[in-house]
Amino acid sequence: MRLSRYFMPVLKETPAEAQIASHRLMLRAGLIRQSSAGIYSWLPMGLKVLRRLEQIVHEEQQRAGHHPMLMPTIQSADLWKESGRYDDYGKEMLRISDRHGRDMLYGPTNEEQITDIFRRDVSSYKQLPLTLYHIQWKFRDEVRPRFGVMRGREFLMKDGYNFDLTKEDALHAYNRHMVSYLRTYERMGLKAIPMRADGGPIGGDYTHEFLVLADTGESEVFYDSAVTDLTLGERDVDFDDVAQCQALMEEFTTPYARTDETHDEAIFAEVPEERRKTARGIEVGQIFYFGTKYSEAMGANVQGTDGKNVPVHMGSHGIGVSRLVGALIEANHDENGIIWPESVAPFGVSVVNLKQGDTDTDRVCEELYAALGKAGIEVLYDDRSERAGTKFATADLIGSPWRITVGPRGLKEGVVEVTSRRSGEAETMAPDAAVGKLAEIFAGL
RNA sequence: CGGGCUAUAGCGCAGUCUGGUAGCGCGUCCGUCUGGGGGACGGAAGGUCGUAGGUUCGAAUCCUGCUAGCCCGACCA
Repeated sequence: MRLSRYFMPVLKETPAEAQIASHRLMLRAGLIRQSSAGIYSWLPMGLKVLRRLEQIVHEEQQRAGHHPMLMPTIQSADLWKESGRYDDYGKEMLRISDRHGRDMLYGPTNEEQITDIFRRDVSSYKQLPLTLYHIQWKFRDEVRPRFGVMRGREFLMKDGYNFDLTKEDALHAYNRHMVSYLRTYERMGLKAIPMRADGGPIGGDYTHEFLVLADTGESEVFYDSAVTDLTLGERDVDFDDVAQCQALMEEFTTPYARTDETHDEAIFAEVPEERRKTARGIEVGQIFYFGTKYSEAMGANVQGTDGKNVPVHMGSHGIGVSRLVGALIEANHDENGIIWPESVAPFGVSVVNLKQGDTDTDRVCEELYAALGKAGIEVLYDDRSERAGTKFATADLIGSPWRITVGPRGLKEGVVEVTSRRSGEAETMAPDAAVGKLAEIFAGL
Protein backbone atom coordinates (compact mmCIF):
# COMPACT_ATOMS: atom_id res chain seq x y z
CA MET A 1 0.00 0.00 0.00
CA ARG A 2 1.23 3.45 -0.86
CA LEU A 3 0.79 5.64 2.17
CA SER A 4 -0.10 8.63 0.00
CA ARG A 5 -3.21 6.77 -1.14
CA TYR A 6 -4.12 5.06 2.10
CA PHE A 7 -6.51 6.11 4.85
CA MET A 8 -4.41 6.04 7.98
CA PRO A 9 -5.19 9.12 10.05
CA VAL A 10 -2.41 9.23 12.64
CA LEU A 11 -2.44 11.65 15.53
CA LYS A 12 0.57 13.40 16.94
CA GLU A 13 -1.16 14.03 20.21
CA THR A 14 -3.14 11.66 22.36
CA PRO A 15 -6.89 12.17 22.65
CA ALA A 16 -7.77 13.04 26.24
CA GLU A 17 -10.10 10.10 26.78
CA ALA A 18 -7.46 7.42 26.23
CA GLN A 19 -5.89 6.22 29.45
CA ILE A 20 -3.93 3.10 28.66
CA ALA A 21 -1.26 2.39 26.07
CA SER A 22 -3.32 0.24 23.74
CA HIS A 23 -6.22 2.69 23.61
CA ARG A 24 -3.90 5.65 23.05
CA LEU A 25 -1.94 3.87 20.36
CA MET A 26 -4.98 2.49 18.58
CA LEU A 27 -6.34 6.01 18.29
CA ARG A 28 -3.01 7.58 17.42
CA ALA A 29 -2.09 4.98 14.81
CA GLY A 30 -5.48 5.34 13.17
CA LEU A 31 -6.74 1.83 13.91
CA ILE A 32 -10.05 2.83 15.44
CA ARG A 33 -12.30 5.78 16.10
CA GLN A 34 -14.91 5.90 18.82
CA SER A 35 -18.50 5.97 17.71
CA SER A 36 -20.11 6.09 21.15
CA ALA A 37 -19.15 4.81 24.58
CA GLY A 38 -17.61 1.38 24.14
CA ILE A 39 -18.47 1.23 20.43
CA TYR A 40 -15.83 1.71 17.77
CA SER A 41 -15.37 1.95 14.04
CA TRP A 42 -12.44 -0.02 12.73
CA LEU A 43 -10.45 1.99 10.23
CA PRO A 44 -8.62 0.20 7.41
CA MET A 45 -5.46 -0.65 9.30
CA GLY A 46 -7.32 -1.69 12.43
CA LEU A 47 -9.54 -3.92 10.35
CA LYS A 48 -6.46 -5.55 8.83
CA VAL A 49 -5.28 -6.60 12.28
CA LEU A 50 -8.73 -7.81 13.25
CA ARG A 51 -8.94 -9.90 10.07
CA ARG A 52 -5.52 -11.41 10.67
CA LEU A 53 -6.55 -12.49 14.15
CA GLU A 54 -9.80 -13.92 12.81
CA GLN A 55 -7.88 -15.83 10.18
CA ILE A 56 -5.59 -17.41 12.76
CA VAL A 57 -8.56 -18.33 14.93
CA HIS A 58 -10.35 -19.90 11.95
CA GLU A 59 -7.32 -21.92 10.94
CA GLU A 60 -6.69 -23.24 14.42
CA GLN A 61 -10.33 -24.07 15.05
CA GLN A 62 -10.60 -25.99 11.84
CA ARG A 63 -7.31 -27.71 12.51
CA ALA A 64 -8.92 -29.03 15.71
CA GLY A 65 -11.90 -30.30 13.71
CA HIS A 66 -14.40 -27.58 14.57
CA HIS A 67 -16.87 -26.26 12.04
CA PRO A 68 -17.34 -22.58 11.22
CA MET A 69 -20.85 -21.15 10.90
CA LEU A 70 -22.51 -17.81 11.55
CA MET A 71 -25.41 -16.98 13.83
CA PRO A 72 -27.21 -13.64 13.88
CA THR A 73 -26.50 -10.77 16.24
CA ILE A 74 -30.17 -10.17 16.98
CA GLN A 75 -31.92 -12.97 18.80
CA SER A 76 -35.44 -13.70 19.88
CA ALA A 77 -36.01 -13.45 23.61
CA ASP A 78 -38.08 -16.63 23.54
CA LEU A 79 -35.04 -18.88 23.57
CA TRP A 80 -33.61 -17.00 26.52
CA LYS A 81 -36.85 -17.29 28.41
CA GLU A 82 -36.71 -21.00 27.78
CA SER A 83 -33.19 -21.34 29.21
CA GLY A 84 -34.05 -19.09 32.11
CA ARG A 85 -31.31 -16.62 31.36
CA TYR A 86 -33.58 -13.84 30.12
CA ASP A 87 -34.03 -12.72 33.68
CA ASP A 88 -30.61 -13.78 34.96
CA TYR A 89 -28.61 -11.69 32.53
CA GLY A 90 -29.80 -8.36 33.84
CA LYS A 91 -29.06 -4.97 32.39
CA GLU A 92 -25.93 -6.15 30.61
CA MET A 93 -28.20 -7.47 27.91
CA LEU A 94 -29.40 -4.97 25.35
CA ARG A 95 -33.11 -5.61 25.03
CA ILE A 96 -35.04 -4.31 22.06
CA SER A 97 -38.41 -4.90 20.55
CA ASP A 98 -39.37 -5.16 16.92
CA ARG A 99 -42.32 -3.45 15.20
CA HIS A 100 -44.69 -6.13 16.41
CA GLY A 101 -43.62 -5.58 19.98
CA ARG A 102 -41.80 -8.91 20.17
CA ASP A 103 -38.97 -9.08 22.67
CA MET A 104 -35.63 -9.28 20.95
CA LEU A 105 -32.09 -8.82 22.13
CA TYR A 106 -28.63 -8.14 20.76
CA GLY A 107 -26.83 -11.32 21.68
CA PRO A 108 -24.19 -11.22 24.40
CA THR A 109 -23.46 -14.91 23.65
CA ASN A 110 -25.08 -17.76 21.75
CA GLU A 111 -25.65 -20.85 23.91
CA GLU A 112 -29.41 -20.69 23.47
CA GLN A 113 -29.25 -20.22 19.74
CA ILE A 114 -26.81 -22.99 19.08
CA THR A 115 -28.73 -25.34 21.33
CA ASP A 116 -31.88 -24.58 19.38
CA ILE A 117 -30.11 -25.31 16.09
CA PHE A 118 -28.72 -28.50 17.51
CA ARG A 119 -31.99 -29.88 18.83
CA ARG A 120 -33.80 -29.30 15.56
CA ASP A 121 -31.38 -31.31 13.46
CA VAL A 122 -29.43 -33.68 15.65
CA SER A 123 -31.14 -36.67 17.14
CA SER A 124 -28.66 -39.50 17.19
CA TYR A 125 -25.43 -40.26 18.98
CA LYS A 126 -24.07 -41.10 15.53
CA GLN A 127 -23.97 -37.39 14.72
CA LEU A 128 -21.67 -36.76 17.65
CA PRO A 129 -19.17 -35.52 18.58
CA LEU A 130 -19.84 -32.11 17.10
CA THR A 131 -18.24 -28.73 17.67
CA LEU A 132 -19.58 -25.63 15.95
CA TYR A 133 -18.23 -22.13 16.26
CA HIS A 134 -18.57 -18.68 14.80
CA ILE A 135 -16.89 -15.31 14.96
CA GLN A 136 -19.53 -12.69 15.44
CA TRP A 137 -20.14 -9.31 17.04
CA LYS A 138 -21.63 -9.37 20.50
CA PHE A 139 -23.02 -6.69 22.70
CA ARG A 140 -22.88 -6.40 26.46
CA ASP A 141 -24.16 -3.18 27.87
CA GLU A 142 -21.31 -2.59 30.28
CA VAL A 143 -22.06 -0.08 32.98
CA ARG A 144 -18.73 1.49 32.44
CA PRO A 145 -16.98 0.77 29.17
CA ARG A 146 -13.33 1.81 29.14
CA PHE A 147 -9.85 1.10 27.84
CA GLY A 148 -10.92 1.25 24.20
CA VAL A 149 -11.58 -2.14 22.65
CA MET A 150 -10.39 -3.91 25.78
CA ARG A 151 -13.63 -3.28 27.52
CA GLY A 152 -16.04 -2.16 24.87
CA ARG A 153 -19.74 -2.78 24.74
CA GLU A 154 -19.65 -4.10 21.21
CA PHE A 155 -16.94 -6.67 20.66
CA LEU A 156 -15.96 -9.37 18.21
CA MET A 157 -15.76 -12.79 19.70
CA LYS A 158 -15.17 -16.32 18.58
CA ASP A 159 -17.55 -18.55 20.44
CA GLY A 160 -17.73 -22.27 20.01
CA TYR A 161 -19.96 -25.03 21.36
CA ASN A 162 -19.29 -28.72 21.66
CA PHE A 163 -21.93 -31.44 21.83
CA ASP A 164 -20.99 -34.86 23.11
CA LEU A 165 -22.74 -38.02 24.18
CA THR A 166 -20.83 -38.49 27.42
CA LYS A 167 -19.01 -36.44 29.96
CA GLU A 168 -15.76 -38.18 28.96
CA ASP A 169 -16.20 -37.10 25.36
CA ALA A 170 -17.07 -33.58 26.43
CA LEU A 171 -13.95 -33.39 28.56
CA HIS A 172 -11.90 -34.40 25.56
CA ALA A 173 -13.53 -31.50 23.74
CA TYR A 174 -12.50 -29.33 26.66
CA ASN A 175 -8.90 -30.48 26.41
CA ARG A 176 -8.92 -30.13 22.65
CA HIS A 177 -10.00 -26.51 23.04
CA MET A 178 -7.36 -25.91 25.64
CA VAL A 179 -4.66 -27.06 23.24
CA SER A 180 -6.07 -25.30 20.20
CA TYR A 181 -6.29 -22.06 22.16
CA LEU A 182 -2.69 -22.39 23.26
CA ARG A 183 -1.70 -22.83 19.62
CA THR A 184 -3.83 -19.86 18.59
CA TYR A 185 -2.25 -17.46 21.06
CA GLU A 186 1.25 -18.68 20.34
CA ARG A 187 0.75 -18.02 16.65
CA MET A 188 -0.26 -14.47 17.50
CA GLY A 189 2.98 -13.99 19.36
CA LEU A 190 1.23 -13.91 22.71
CA LYS A 191 1.96 -15.70 25.94
CA ALA A 192 -1.47 -16.60 27.31
CA ILE A 193 -1.63 -18.64 30.50
CA PRO A 194 -4.59 -20.88 31.26
CA MET A 195 -5.83 -20.18 34.76
CA ARG A 196 -8.50 -21.84 36.80
CA ALA A 197 -11.52 -19.58 36.75
CA ASP A 198 -15.01 -18.98 38.03
CA GLY A 199 -18.01 -20.08 36.07
CA GLY A 200 -19.64 -16.68 36.03
CA PRO A 201 -23.10 -16.29 34.48
CA ILE A 202 -22.45 -19.12 32.04
CA GLY A 203 -21.93 -21.56 34.86
CA GLY A 204 -19.90 -24.74 35.01
CA ASP A 205 -17.39 -26.64 37.07
CA TYR A 206 -14.64 -26.99 34.54
CA THR A 207 -13.41 -23.68 33.30
CA HIS A 208 -10.14 -21.97 32.52
CA GLU A 209 -9.46 -18.41 31.53
CA PHE A 210 -6.52 -17.50 29.32
CA LEU A 211 -4.64 -14.46 30.54
CA VAL A 212 -1.98 -12.35 28.93
CA LEU A 213 0.35 -10.78 31.46
CA ALA A 214 0.32 -6.98 31.25
CA ASP A 215 0.62 -4.25 33.84
CA THR A 216 -2.70 -2.77 32.79
CA GLY A 217 -4.60 -6.04 33.12
CA GLU A 218 -7.90 -5.91 34.93
CA SER A 219 -7.32 -9.08 36.96
CA GLU A 220 -4.77 -9.80 39.59
CA VAL A 221 -3.12 -13.15 38.91
CA PHE A 222 -1.00 -15.53 40.95
CA TYR A 223 1.20 -18.12 39.28
CA ASP A 224 4.16 -20.40 39.40
CA SER A 225 6.79 -18.95 37.06
CA ALA A 226 7.32 -22.45 35.67
CA VAL A 227 4.12 -21.97 33.68
CA THR A 228 5.54 -19.10 31.66
CA ASP A 229 8.31 -21.34 30.32
CA LEU A 230 5.86 -23.77 28.75
CA THR A 231 5.30 -23.57 25.02
CA LEU A 232 3.66 -25.79 22.49
CA GLY A 233 6.24 -24.77 19.90
CA GLU A 234 6.51 -27.07 16.92
CA ARG A 235 5.00 -30.05 18.72
CA ASP A 236 2.76 -32.12 16.49
CA VAL A 237 -0.73 -32.34 17.92
CA ASP A 238 -3.33 -34.93 16.94
CA PHE A 239 -6.59 -33.44 18.11
CA ASP A 240 -8.32 -36.81 17.95
CA ASP A 241 -5.78 -38.29 20.32
CA VAL A 242 -7.58 -38.25 23.65
CA ALA A 243 -4.51 -39.19 25.69
CA GLN A 244 -2.29 -36.58 24.04
CA CYS A 245 -4.78 -33.75 24.53
CA GLN A 246 -5.27 -34.84 28.12
CA ALA A 247 -1.51 -34.89 28.71
CA LEU A 248 -1.04 -31.45 27.18
CA MET A 249 -3.88 -30.03 29.21
CA GLU A 250 -2.30 -31.42 32.37
CA GLU A 251 1.12 -30.13 31.42
CA PHE A 252 -0.15 -26.58 31.04
CA THR A 253 -2.52 -26.55 33.99
CA THR A 254 -0.48 -28.35 36.62
CA PRO A 255 1.70 -25.38 37.69
CA TYR A 256 -0.23 -23.04 39.95
CA ALA A 257 -1.99 -20.28 37.98
CA ARG A 258 -5.12 -18.59 39.22
CA THR A 259 -6.91 -15.29 39.08
CA ASP A 260 -7.91 -13.47 42.23
CA GLU A 261 -11.37 -15.04 41.95
CA THR A 262 -10.11 -18.55 42.63
CA HIS A 263 -6.79 -17.80 44.30
CA ASP A 264 -5.99 -20.02 47.29
CA GLU A 265 -3.14 -18.80 49.50
CA ALA A 266 -2.65 -22.19 51.12
CA ILE A 267 -2.01 -23.98 47.83
CA PHE A 268 -0.01 -21.06 46.45
CA ALA A 269 2.29 -21.23 49.46
CA GLU A 270 3.42 -24.71 48.35
CA VAL A 271 5.05 -23.21 45.25
CA PRO A 272 8.77 -22.59 45.84
CA GLU A 273 9.10 -18.97 46.88
CA GLU A 274 11.38 -17.85 44.06
CA ARG A 275 8.82 -19.09 41.54
CA ARG A 276 5.80 -17.48 43.20
CA LYS A 277 4.66 -14.56 41.06
CA THR A 278 1.93 -11.99 41.35
CA ALA A 279 1.04 -9.91 38.33
CA ARG A 280 -1.83 -8.47 36.37
CA GLY A 281 -3.45 -10.08 33.40
CA ILE A 282 -5.83 -9.42 30.54
CA GLU A 283 -8.37 -12.12 29.87
CA VAL A 284 -8.38 -13.08 26.22
CA GLY A 285 -10.33 -16.32 26.28
CA GLN A 286 -12.24 -18.78 28.38
CA ILE A 287 -13.33 -22.38 28.03
CA PHE A 288 -16.16 -24.13 29.87
CA TYR A 289 -17.61 -27.56 30.28
CA PHE A 290 -21.09 -27.17 31.70
CA GLY A 291 -22.60 -30.60 31.26
CA THR A 292 -26.29 -30.77 30.51
CA LYS A 293 -27.33 -27.35 31.83
CA TYR A 294 -28.68 -26.04 28.52
CA SER A 295 -29.50 -29.35 26.90
CA GLU A 296 -31.81 -30.25 29.78
CA ALA A 297 -33.42 -26.83 29.96
CA MET A 298 -33.98 -26.75 26.22
CA GLY A 299 -34.53 -30.38 25.39
CA ALA A 300 -31.38 -30.99 23.36
CA ASN A 301 -31.37 -34.80 23.46
CA VAL A 302 -29.98 -37.55 21.31
CA GLN A 303 -30.80 -41.22 21.14
CA GLY A 304 -28.01 -43.32 22.55
CA THR A 305 -27.00 -46.81 21.43
CA ASP A 306 -29.79 -48.21 23.55
CA GLY A 307 -32.39 -46.10 21.79
CA LYS A 308 -33.06 -43.95 24.84
CA ASN A 309 -33.01 -40.17 24.74
CA VAL A 310 -30.31 -38.48 26.79
CA PRO A 311 -29.39 -34.80 27.10
CA VAL A 312 -26.08 -34.01 25.44
CA HIS A 313 -23.02 -32.82 27.30
CA MET A 314 -21.96 -29.38 26.23
CA GLY A 315 -19.21 -26.87 26.63
CA SER A 316 -18.59 -23.41 25.28
CA HIS A 317 -15.41 -21.59 24.48
CA GLY A 318 -14.66 -18.00 23.69
CA ILE A 319 -11.84 -15.90 22.33
CA GLY A 320 -12.17 -12.13 22.55
CA VAL A 321 -10.96 -11.27 19.07
CA SER A 322 -11.38 -7.50 19.18
CA ARG A 323 -10.07 -7.38 22.72
CA LEU A 324 -6.99 -9.28 21.55
CA VAL A 325 -5.99 -6.32 19.41
CA GLY A 326 -5.74 -4.25 22.59
CA ALA A 327 -4.05 -7.05 24.51
CA LEU A 328 -1.47 -7.49 21.76
CA ILE A 329 -0.59 -3.82 21.93
CA GLU A 330 -0.44 -3.84 25.73
CA ALA A 331 2.07 -6.66 25.45
CA ASN A 332 3.95 -5.22 22.48
CA HIS A 333 4.71 -1.51 22.52
CA ASP A 334 7.25 1.07 23.61
CA GLU A 335 7.21 4.83 24.09
CA ASN A 336 7.27 5.40 20.33
CA GLY A 337 4.38 3.19 19.37
CA ILE A 338 3.19 -0.31 18.56
CA ILE A 339 5.51 -3.26 17.90
CA TRP A 340 3.47 -5.85 16.01
CA PRO A 341 4.49 -9.49 16.00
CA GLU A 342 5.08 -10.55 12.36
CA SER A 343 2.08 -12.88 12.33
CA VAL A 344 -0.50 -10.19 13.02
CA ALA A 345 1.08 -6.96 11.72
CA PRO A 346 -1.17 -5.04 9.34
CA PHE A 347 1.96 -4.40 7.28
CA GLY A 348 4.98 -6.60 7.68
CA VAL A 349 7.34 -4.01 6.29
CA SER A 350 7.42 -0.24 6.08
CA VAL A 351 9.50 1.11 3.22
CA VAL A 352 10.68 4.61 4.00
CA ASN A 353 11.77 6.80 1.11
CA LEU A 354 13.96 9.48 2.60
CA LYS A 355 14.04 11.68 -0.46
CA GLN A 356 10.83 11.54 -2.34
CA GLY A 357 11.36 12.80 -5.87
CA ASP A 358 14.98 11.67 -6.10
CA THR A 359 15.23 9.41 -9.14
CA ASP A 360 17.34 6.74 -7.46
CA THR A 361 15.51 6.51 -4.13
CA ASP A 362 12.15 6.51 -5.91
CA ARG A 363 13.26 3.73 -8.23
CA VAL A 364 14.73 1.53 -5.49
CA CYS A 365 11.65 2.01 -3.31
CA GLU A 366 9.38 0.99 -6.17
CA GLU A 367 11.51 -2.07 -6.83
CA LEU A 368 11.45 -3.07 -3.17
CA TYR A 369 7.72 -2.49 -2.98
CA ALA A 370 7.12 -4.76 -5.97
CA ALA A 371 9.58 -7.45 -4.91
CA LEU A 372 8.35 -7.70 -1.33
CA GLY A 373 4.77 -7.83 -2.55
CA LYS A 374 5.71 -10.66 -4.87
CA ALA A 375 7.18 -12.46 -1.87
CA GLY A 376 3.77 -12.29 -0.21
CA ILE A 377 4.62 -9.55 2.28
CA GLU A 378 2.25 -6.67 2.83
CA VAL A 379 4.23 -3.48 2.50
CA LEU A 380 3.42 0.04 3.49
CA TYR A 381 5.45 2.32 1.25
CA ASP A 382 5.80 5.77 2.79
CA ASP A 383 5.88 7.80 -0.41
CA ARG A 384 4.81 11.08 1.16
CA SER A 385 6.90 14.19 0.66
CA GLU A 386 7.71 14.34 4.33
CA ARG A 387 11.01 14.68 6.06
CA ALA A 388 12.90 11.73 7.46
CA GLY A 389 11.96 12.38 11.08
CA THR A 390 8.26 12.46 10.29
CA LYS A 391 8.42 9.22 8.35
CA PHE A 392 10.40 7.45 11.05
CA ALA A 393 8.00 8.61 13.70
CA THR A 394 5.05 7.34 11.68
CA ALA A 395 6.73 4.00 11.03
CA ASP A 396 7.49 3.58 14.73
CA LEU A 397 3.96 4.52 15.72
CA ILE A 398 2.16 2.09 13.44
CA GLY A 399 4.60 -0.64 14.41
CA SER A 400 5.53 -2.56 11.27
CA PRO A 401 8.00 -5.16 12.57
CA TRP A 402 10.52 -4.30 9.84
CA ARG A 403 11.52 -1.07 8.20
CA ILE A 404 13.58 -0.61 5.08
CA THR A 405 15.11 2.84 4.88
CA VAL A 406 16.08 4.04 1.43
CA GLY A 407 18.12 7.23 1.14
CA PRO A 408 20.63 8.80 -1.23
CA ARG A 409 23.42 8.39 1.28
CA GLY A 410 23.08 4.61 1.40
CA LEU A 411 22.34 4.21 -2.28
CA LYS A 412 25.70 5.81 -3.08
CA GLU A 413 27.15 2.63 -1.56
CA GLY A 414 24.43 0.49 -3.13
CA VAL A 415 22.76 -0.33 0.19
CA VAL A 416 19.55 0.18 2.09
CA GLU A 417 18.99 -0.19 5.82
CA VAL A 418 16.86 -2.94 7.36
CA THR A 419 15.72 -2.16 10.91
CA SER A 420 13.92 -4.33 13.41
CA ARG A 421 11.18 -2.39 15.16
CA ARG A 422 11.49 -4.60 18.21
CA SER A 423 15.25 -4.55 18.80
CA GLY A 424 16.03 -1.34 16.96
CA GLU A 425 18.98 -3.11 15.36
CA ALA A 426 19.80 -1.95 11.85
CA GLU A 427 21.74 -3.70 9.12
CA THR A 428 22.77 -2.30 5.78
CA MET A 429 22.66 -4.51 2.72
CA ALA A 430 21.88 -4.48 -0.98
CA PRO A 431 18.16 -4.13 -1.79
CA ASP A 432 18.06 -7.70 -3.16
CA ALA A 433 19.52 -9.03 0.06
CA ALA A 434 16.92 -7.11 2.06
CA VAL A 435 14.12 -8.74 0.08
CA GLY A 436 15.70 -12.13 0.60
CA LYS A 437 16.11 -11.64 4.31
CA LEU A 438 12.52 -10.49 4.86
CA ALA A 439 11.06 -13.13 2.56
CA GLU A 440 12.74 -15.72 4.74
CA ILE A 441 11.42 -14.16 7.95
CA PHE A 442 7.85 -14.04 6.70
CA ALA A 443 7.91 -17.37 4.89
CA GLY A 444 7.09 -19.37 7.99
CA LEU A 445 3.97 -17.44 8.95
C1' C B 1 -25.43 1.96 39.89
C1' G B 2 -22.81 5.38 43.99
C1' G B 3 -18.89 9.42 44.11
C1' G B 4 -16.04 13.09 41.21
C1' C B 5 -14.86 15.84 36.66
C1' U B 6 -15.32 17.61 31.68
C1' A B 7 -17.75 19.54 26.98
C1' U B 8 -14.58 26.00 22.84
C1' A B 9 -11.42 24.23 15.07
C1' G B 10 -9.36 17.38 13.13
C1' C B 11 -6.07 16.71 18.03
C1' G B 12 -4.16 19.13 22.65
C1' C B 13 -5.59 23.49 25.22
C1' A B 14 -6.43 29.02 26.90
C1' G B 15 -10.50 32.39 27.35
C1' U B 16 -15.58 31.63 31.86
C1' C B 17 -14.06 34.03 38.17
C1' U B 18 -14.81 40.11 36.49
C1' G B 19 -20.65 39.48 30.15
C1' G B 20 -18.86 43.44 24.94
C1' U B 21 -19.38 39.11 19.57
C1' A B 22 -13.35 33.71 19.98
C1' G B 23 -7.60 32.64 20.51
C1' C B 24 -2.76 29.58 20.89
C1' G B 25 0.16 25.08 19.59
C1' C B 26 0.01 20.84 16.51
C1' G B 27 -2.37 19.03 12.18
C1' U B 28 -4.63 20.56 7.14
C1' C B 29 -4.18 23.65 2.26
C1' C B 30 -0.85 27.02 -1.07
C1' G B 31 4.24 28.85 -1.98
C1' U B 32 9.66 29.04 -1.16
C1' C B 33 13.92 27.00 1.05
C1' U B 34 14.92 22.20 2.81
C1' G B 35 15.88 16.78 3.15
C1' G B 36 18.98 10.30 7.65
C1' G B 37 14.59 11.15 13.79
C1' G B 38 8.01 15.05 14.12
C1' G B 39 12.72 21.48 9.95
C1' A B 40 12.25 27.04 8.71
C1' C B 41 9.82 31.24 6.59
C1' G B 42 5.48 33.57 4.24
C1' G B 43 0.28 33.11 3.21
C1' A B 44 -4.71 30.56 3.93
C1' A B 45 -8.95 27.54 5.20
C1' G B 46 -11.50 25.65 9.36
C1' G B 47 -15.69 26.94 15.23
C1' U B 48 -24.40 27.61 15.41
C1' C B 49 -18.28 27.68 22.03
C1' G B 50 -22.47 19.85 23.56
C1' U B 51 -27.94 20.95 23.63
C1' A B 52 -32.66 23.46 25.10
C1' G B 53 -34.49 27.35 27.68
C1' G B 54 -33.85 31.73 30.99
C1' U B 55 -31.49 36.59 32.75
C1' U B 56 -29.45 40.88 29.91
C1' C B 57 -29.13 46.25 25.29
C1' G B 58 -25.54 42.22 24.66
C1' A B 59 -23.92 35.36 26.87
C1' A B 60 -18.37 30.76 25.37
C1' U B 61 -18.75 33.61 30.06
C1' C B 62 -24.31 34.19 34.74
C1' C B 63 -28.88 30.71 36.01
C1' U B 64 -31.90 26.07 35.12
C1' G B 65 -32.96 21.50 32.62
C1' C B 66 -31.15 17.79 29.34
C1' U B 67 -27.40 15.01 26.60
C1' A B 68 -22.65 13.06 25.78
C1' G B 69 -17.79 11.72 27.37
C1' C B 70 -13.92 10.72 31.13
C1' C B 71 -11.95 9.18 36.11
C1' C B 72 -12.46 6.26 41.10
C1' G B 73 -15.46 2.35 43.16
C1' A B 74 -18.93 -1.82 42.58
C1' C B 75 -19.72 -5.09 38.18
C1' C B 76 -17.77 -7.56 33.89
C1' A B 77 -14.59 -11.05 28.65
